[in-house]
Amino acid sequence: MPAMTREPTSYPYRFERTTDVSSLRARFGSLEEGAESGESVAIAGRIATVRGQGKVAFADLKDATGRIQLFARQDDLGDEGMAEFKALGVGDIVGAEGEVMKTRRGELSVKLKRTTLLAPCLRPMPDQWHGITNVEVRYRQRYLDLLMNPDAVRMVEARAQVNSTIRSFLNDRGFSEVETPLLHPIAGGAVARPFVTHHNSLDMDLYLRVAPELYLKRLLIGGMEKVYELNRSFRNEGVSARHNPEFTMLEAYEAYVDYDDTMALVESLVRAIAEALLGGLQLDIDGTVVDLAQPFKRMSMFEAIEASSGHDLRGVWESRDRNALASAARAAGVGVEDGSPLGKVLGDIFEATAEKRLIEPTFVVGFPKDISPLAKDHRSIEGFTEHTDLVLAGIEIAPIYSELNDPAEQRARFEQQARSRASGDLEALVADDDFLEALSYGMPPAGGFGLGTDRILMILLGAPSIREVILFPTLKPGV
RNA sequence: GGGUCGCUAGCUCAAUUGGCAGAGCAACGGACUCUUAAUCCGUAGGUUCAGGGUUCGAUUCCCUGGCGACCCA
Repeated sequence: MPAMTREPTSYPYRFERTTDVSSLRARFGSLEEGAESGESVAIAGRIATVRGQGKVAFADLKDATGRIQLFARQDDLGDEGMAEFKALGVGDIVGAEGEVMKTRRGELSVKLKRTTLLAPCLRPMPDQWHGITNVEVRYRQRYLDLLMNPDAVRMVEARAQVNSTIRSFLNDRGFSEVETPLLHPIAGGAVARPFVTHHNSLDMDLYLRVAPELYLKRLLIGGMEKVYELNRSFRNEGVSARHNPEFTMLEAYEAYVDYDDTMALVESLVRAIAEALLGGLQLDIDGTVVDLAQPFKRMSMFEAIEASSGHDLRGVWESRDRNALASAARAAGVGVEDGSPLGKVLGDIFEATAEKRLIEPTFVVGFPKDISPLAKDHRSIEGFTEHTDLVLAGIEIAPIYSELNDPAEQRARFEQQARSRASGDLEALVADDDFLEALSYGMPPAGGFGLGTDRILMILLGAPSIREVILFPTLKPGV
């Protein structure tokens, strides 16, 4: 613990700024060396570096828009003002008033008339030159990461850009942003394990949502035709470079269209996001250039598996030959449990062999019914649904469905999921009778999709881990 | 769940074969009237992640645990 020697008697309540650093640079950047502008300004920020020089001294002040030099002269400040300035240390938050000028060495500066300590930094700041490299410190003390590392700030801004791009894209197309519950009496809408919590006065368990899907569909039943929710959802599963227990995604639903229409919508949205973030559609994925301007590829799950492993599993699938499929799975390094439905085995093979090889944007069209209990039956492939996953950079970023709207079929799917759960699959969907009742009032045909915003940020920013794009990723408490 | 690696001052990192725990930056005190990773002199700062073991002696070797990273399932 460092000595906390400076205990100010009060922390000021506000400081009247007249401008910020980037505005100063824009207005006065062309001042001549040694010239004084004659203009007084008041700025505020954090002291980044200090350079004492006897009866003059320099400091760099950093605000959200940039960094600028403060120039203190004893002749201007007097003994007391100079002493106050020299008492400032790296990390202190100060207000600075003075005249804009440029030093003889050509550094745009504010020649101080007065400084005000607004909030002291009581601890030593990280090394100015090396910053913070320990990722654990960067995640646990993200404020230090933001102060030291421009990439961390870029991440925050990029997420804001993605969110606003999504909102304007969908709002422009007539979608309404809605908010549905995070606390669910039944955790539905995704094949995932939920977090459980408890409501004391109702004396009932509630689940943090794993997806907003079933509530958004209730809105379609209620007559809304285009809705979306930028939502935080929660899945009680392993933590990895691609999984955080809480994560952000978009879900959107549009009545009277099918998944072909929705694929086109998602394709446009992904381009809009890339354009907003990167200013173009060329993407560098670990050295591979991907051009998002090209039409996204479409292939079936069988084609994707065949392309990566050379095995055509169509015949095996059509013959429902469990042993043949299981041996294909073992060949792909996938473990098969006795009770696993064939569709799950096929999906696991796809994930293990093909998914990570799909670098260019690819719609994998058609998912087995067993692992897609909320999508309509496929029009032509037996045992499949109209469920597409958009894969980019080897990562699934967007599931897209022709939404299942037949209550009897939905009930049958829930029953199938219940059998999976009974045989040990804790991720299987729990039947939601309230949702079935809603469906029985009639839901229009609809296309819907999800888009993992954390994952798309990772891909577009080239982040190696999801923790790089989540401000405060879930970690065990430190020691 | 399995494997590998990491954890030393606020930060970035050293410490020879197991032999006095150090440097730079930051902090604190001093010098210096155009510096910009300022410079110079000085001061202070440590449960070496925790606990145990081996040893005359452990940051170092061994065991258990914690946290994190990467890879695999």
